[in-house]
Amino acid sequence: MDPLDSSASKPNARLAAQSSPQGIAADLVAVLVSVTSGEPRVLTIQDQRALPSGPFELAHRSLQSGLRAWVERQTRLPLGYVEQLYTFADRDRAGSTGQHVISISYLGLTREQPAFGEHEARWRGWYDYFPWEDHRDGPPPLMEKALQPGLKAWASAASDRAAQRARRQRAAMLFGFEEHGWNEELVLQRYELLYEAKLIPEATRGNSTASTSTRAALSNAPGHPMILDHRRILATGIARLRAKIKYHPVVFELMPDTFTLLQLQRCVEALAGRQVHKPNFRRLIEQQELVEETGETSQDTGGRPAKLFRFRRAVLAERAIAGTKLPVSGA
Amino acid sequence: MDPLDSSASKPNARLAAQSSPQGIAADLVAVLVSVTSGEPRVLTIQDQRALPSGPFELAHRSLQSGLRAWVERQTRLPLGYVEQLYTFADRDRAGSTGQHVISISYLGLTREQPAFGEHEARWRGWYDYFPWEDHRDGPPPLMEKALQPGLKAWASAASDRAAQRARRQRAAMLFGFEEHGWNEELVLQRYELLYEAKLIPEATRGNSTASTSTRAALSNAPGHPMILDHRRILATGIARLRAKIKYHPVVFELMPDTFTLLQLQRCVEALAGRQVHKPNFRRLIEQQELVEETGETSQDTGGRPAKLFRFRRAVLAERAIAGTKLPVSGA
DNA sequence: ATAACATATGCTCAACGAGAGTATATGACA
DNA sequence: TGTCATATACTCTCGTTGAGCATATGTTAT
Repeated sequence: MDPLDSSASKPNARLAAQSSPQGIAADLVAVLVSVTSGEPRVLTIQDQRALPSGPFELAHRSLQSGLRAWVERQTRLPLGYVEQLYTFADRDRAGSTGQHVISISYLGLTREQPAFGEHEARWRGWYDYFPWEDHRDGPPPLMEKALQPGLKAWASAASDRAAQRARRQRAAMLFGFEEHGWNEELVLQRYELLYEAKLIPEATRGNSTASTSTRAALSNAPGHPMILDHRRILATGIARLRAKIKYHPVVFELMPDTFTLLQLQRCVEALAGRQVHKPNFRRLIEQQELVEETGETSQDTGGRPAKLFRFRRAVLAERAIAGTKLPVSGA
Repeated sequence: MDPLDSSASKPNARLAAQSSPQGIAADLVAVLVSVTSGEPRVLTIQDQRALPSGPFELAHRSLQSGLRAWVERQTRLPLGYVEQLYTFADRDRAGSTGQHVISISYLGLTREQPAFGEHEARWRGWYDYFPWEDHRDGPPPLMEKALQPGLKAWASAASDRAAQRARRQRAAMLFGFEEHGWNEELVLQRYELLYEAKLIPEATRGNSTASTSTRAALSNAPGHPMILDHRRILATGIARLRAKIKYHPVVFELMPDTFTLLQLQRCVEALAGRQVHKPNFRRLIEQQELVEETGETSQDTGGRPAKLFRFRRAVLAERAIAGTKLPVSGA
């Protein structure tokens, strides 16, 4: 455990207003998600190696409203849903400057992008960063080819037998190896295990400090990297969203005004990274009265035309918090 | 929606390290919980009107480890479990100084206090702050006597008929009035509704700015007040903990080394604020192998002596994340 | 000593919801 | 006209959950 300097441990610490200002900078980092043609995407900048972020200015009534206004002005996208993710302040985040930076990260959902335009902002599929998280067609080949042997080696490298077993068990549990089922919510824990096992570049320390040997071993590490700890923030956002869609009707913030039930299902599957049982999905959607028919139909791919539905916004008032279930089979 | 100043909306906002330092101060606020003799308690300072807090110093490896070390040094209590709650930065938090303060709040669990000693730190039952949240003996009298009429009046005061219905529905849903069952997790939403209805003093704005008329009406408002938004932070912590105990074995962080199953049940009931069906509780505890017998027994109050149990710490490794259920009947 | 009582511990049952499989309807397309 | 792909509907089984009841084993009062 890190020792604290003396000022932090003096008895009877004072309150907010009396604390000495010390030049801490605060940043907002946004994980903006949309789902286009069945692929979950995230807004990136800097050659797709960073999440959009900006300094926290003082004009905002609150962090949340500030982020919402900032994003909507930047991207011209209406933000349907915004939620705070986590606040980071690792000492290493600041890089070489030594300046201490607090990063407050947010998750935001938006419709299929109309025209984000300008700047270097680009949407990119989030499975480009986490290829092992897409289990819609079963476990991806990457799992057996790269991750499983790598994790086995990591487990065997532990000091004693007990530690080896613990490592093996942890890896099996997180990646669903033996008997253990795949739990799509453990995105962050999997990510952290992978860099603990040095199968992907570490995130909290600056990338530039990696030794040459490590860099060589990681040259073909799975998944696209990001600067600083942005990839970890993205993992946090994915995990939160995958948990959220199960009991809160946020999926609809990602859908167009009207949609077919299959489109809705594909969207959920894209987010969850796993397939969903179609009859059960429809049953839950309809018996909870989450949607209403528009009366029109859509003929997409050939086959019987599907009814078009619209989200019943009334449910947000009826059970604003009470809860709503989506059938993504748990562990 | 709040407008933003120009610097925040310039295209292509830069990243953390390049943002201009602007004298923002960061504070850590802790919600420290323990359960003593069947009552959930929270550590307070300043005549029990504030949560312990202190400035965020730069020596910490991370926010979490910083908070943990700080609390353990201040209170000499070992922290079993620490979790980040939320980060606030409302403009009004700073009070009259105009200084912008970010508050990062944490939830921490500790054993029954051995000796916290010194300073003005004191444990206080959390239902002193939220008397309407204790439903262990059914809905508290306060509900019918004060809250229900107050909320009815608030609903009737809405502009048009639709708004009145919406308000009534929201109140009924949150407080479990007609047909709606009591959902113990909605602590924060209930708190926010109560001050929206002006049944308790507002929290985000400084208390000192309340008008005399408002202050008179609130003079016997239910529940003990706190400074700034500390009561809201406490509500956030209670809500988080009530949700967490259902699927993660954190209750044991609040228990002594050995305990009877009834003691464990009383602890869960104290946190959840509602009773639990005894046979079902035992069934779930034992079939999940969360505990093991010590071999000894305890005779507390007269009656058949109860077996003493101990938490099987091994489960933390076995299903570190996978989950564990406690039977607190949902909505 | 014995009855009354309080708590611990164990068993059973009914209702519900989740997971999974199967069958039918309706359109497009060759 | 037949084949195909998708939409839509129905059924069944199993595990979980909520709730009630029965029994065991002590203490305390008479």
